[in-house]
Amino acid sequence: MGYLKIGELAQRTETSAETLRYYEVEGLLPAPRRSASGYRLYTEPDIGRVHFIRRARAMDFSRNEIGELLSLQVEKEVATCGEVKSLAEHKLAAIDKKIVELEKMKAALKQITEACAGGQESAVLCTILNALEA
Amino acid sequence: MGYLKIGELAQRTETSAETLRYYEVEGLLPAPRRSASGYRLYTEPDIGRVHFIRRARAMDFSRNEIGELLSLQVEKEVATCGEVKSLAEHKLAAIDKKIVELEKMKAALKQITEACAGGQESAVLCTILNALEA
DNA sequence: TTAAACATTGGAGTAAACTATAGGGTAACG
DNA sequence: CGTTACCCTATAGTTTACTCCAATGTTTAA
Repeated sequence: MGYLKIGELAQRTETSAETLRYYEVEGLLPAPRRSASGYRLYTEPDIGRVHFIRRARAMDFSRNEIGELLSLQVEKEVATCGEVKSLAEHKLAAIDKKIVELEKMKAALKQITEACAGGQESAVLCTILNALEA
Repeated sequence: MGYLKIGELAQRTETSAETLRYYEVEGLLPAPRRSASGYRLYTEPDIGRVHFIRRARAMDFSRNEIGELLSLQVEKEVATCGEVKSLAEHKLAAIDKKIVELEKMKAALKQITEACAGGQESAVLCTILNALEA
């Protein structure tokens, strides 16, 4: 009871079985216990972990960054609360930096987009194209 | 006079000759005329075009999107301003979505980090851990 | 003239993050 | 029991955006 086979976990996390096996090889997912016949048996917390990986990936975190974030969980027994907190704060700063970068990109694109009339007229004088070219 | 060899164009656009040849293969740069000995001979407009590609890439446009933008640029006479603008707005929305996701993750991480005592005690009960799973 | 700097092609390598395929064993349903 | 859906491993291919290399030809400056 309570165990999930790889296909079930894939469905619950909207990934594929291949991707989950890939995460295991890459060290993002811990190797789960196996059934007598060798099937992977996942538990509830694995669902959260996969969701976390997917969310972090969707946000452009690198594999290494995700690994670091996940290690907060894994090293529970060894790490002190302070260590964990400092790592989390470091990550927080990284996220902030990423947001700032994206905001910059957004501002630039927004500016040239808003300057564009966007009508049916020919794009000869389109400000977007000019901005990209200049 | 007025022709640029690949190394000169690379310098003027802060890329490498390899990258320029790569752009040509990928269809982002049109094949330039050649000298008698086969050297690529670029013209002034090519500088603008390469800048265009670099800037679009810096803004996270994919190769296909850049190709689309470039073809609109080339077909300026035919394309409408609206077509260009819609492409840019689509990209703007994607960036926005990314920012929102990051803000969400930031808020979550911040919350659990602030709730964490951060002392010398073992992290077994650290609030950060459980939150990462949920 | 000859060496340095630059150019050519073709092809391989890199990194991330999958995705697919081959060739098997296993589980569930009727 | 049989068939279908699912699981296993291992390996190979895909995509993006370069980057590097080898072997060879060309320009240019001392």
